[in-house]
Amino acid sequence: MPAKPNTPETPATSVTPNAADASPDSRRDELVSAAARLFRELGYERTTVRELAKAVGLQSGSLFHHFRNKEEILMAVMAQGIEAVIRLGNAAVARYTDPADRLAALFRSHMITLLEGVGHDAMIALLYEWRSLSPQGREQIVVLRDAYEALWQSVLDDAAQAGLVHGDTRILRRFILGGMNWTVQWFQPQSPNGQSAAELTERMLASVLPGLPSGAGLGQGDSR
Amino acid sequence: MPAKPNTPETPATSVTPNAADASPDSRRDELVSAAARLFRELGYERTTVRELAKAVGLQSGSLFHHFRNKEEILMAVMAQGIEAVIRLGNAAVARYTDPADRLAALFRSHMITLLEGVGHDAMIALLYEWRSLSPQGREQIVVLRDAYEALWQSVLDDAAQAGLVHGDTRILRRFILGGMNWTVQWFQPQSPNGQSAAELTERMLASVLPGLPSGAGLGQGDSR
DNA sequence: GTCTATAAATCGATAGAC
DNA sequence: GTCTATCGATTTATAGAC
Repeated sequence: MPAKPNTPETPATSVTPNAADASPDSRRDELVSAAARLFRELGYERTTVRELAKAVGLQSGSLFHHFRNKEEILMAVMAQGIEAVIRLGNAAVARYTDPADRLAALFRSHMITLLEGVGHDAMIALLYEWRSLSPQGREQIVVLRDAYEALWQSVLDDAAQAGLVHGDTRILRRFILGGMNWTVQWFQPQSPNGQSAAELTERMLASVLPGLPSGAGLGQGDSR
Repeated sequence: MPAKPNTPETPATSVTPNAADASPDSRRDELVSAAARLFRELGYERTTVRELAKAVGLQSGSLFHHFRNKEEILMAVMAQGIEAVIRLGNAAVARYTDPADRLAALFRSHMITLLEGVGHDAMIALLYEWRSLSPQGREQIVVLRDAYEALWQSVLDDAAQAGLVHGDTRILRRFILGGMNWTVQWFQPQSPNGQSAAELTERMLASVLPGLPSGAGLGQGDSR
């Protein structure tokens, strides 16, 4: 079955157009990337389909050959965001067996993906445009989000078992993810004499989860 | 100078109509409360002035006798939110002298204000509708927000001095506020067999900042 | 201070030529 | 697959009667 963009008789059972067939569909990918950036800068509601089309050199009407409607664009952006963070999170955790190493790696993976990863615009849209989804749209995205949170829960539970963290790990999971997700509200990557995403990540890790293996040669040690 | 709603020759120097004159202006207050609730439920962009007017029993045109434009309503909502949390935060801190007590009190004040306080709709709008403000609007709100964050910084610095917390207190401040602010993304107050805002607050405090004086007779002790 | 009525602009989405 | 052209609905905000 070749790639067939936006045929009305095909119900959108999957968010992504099917990873099995290797259809490049570069136009669609280009649109999703541009949409992610605009949604982060302006928000979903304030981004018009005209702006979106212009960003990739199209007329507004041509958008609807690739997507049925505006919400489907948001869905594609969000799916890209959550899939990126899941894939990188799994890879980060798989590199270690020690609970402390795994927790630190997952923490770093989340922060870097969120602050400067390839899908960081998409992930920010995922986090902050939740309300713009229809109930049907949420159903699809919530499945992916829950899978990612389950990964965190598992890593945190192992860390608690090892005595690395204390207290209710379900609450800790939500609090830690919240503290990280909130960084996009104030962190400015290219600010002069400001810190980089990697520096911030190491300092935050050392302050929030002390006792974990810290630093990848980033000049930590004292946090002054 | 009596209350004079929305006279064009009066530049809006203050966000609130001036607390000095005791003008009730109950209609305006009513509008701000209704707007806060709608902004939280639907978001600022998706809330129309028609819905807003209907919520207080007005026609849409009558709104603009009380507010110059839609953004001015958002500004009033945000100002109400930040002023409430500043007032309650200051009061909570003022009750104690011990750094541990002050930090715990400020934590509780923030959580309760955010989750079920009188201005919690307004505070949520403040946190999540930042992008809908014009640059001029942000300038006014950021002053109030910075005052509140300075209170947190001061309390956290005292706690660090006393050895209650460790690490970079500026990063800790942002992380803790982020973790708390994120709770509105998942906490559901009236969920059956769910926890109350007060229960969640105590469990979160115990898990996130262990070693602080915990519990106001809420049955804490073990977090099971 | 609230109403009715509507201006003026913009929105998402469609139709049909090429 | 992209274009031009536009529909129809909806938006914020205004004008003037009462």
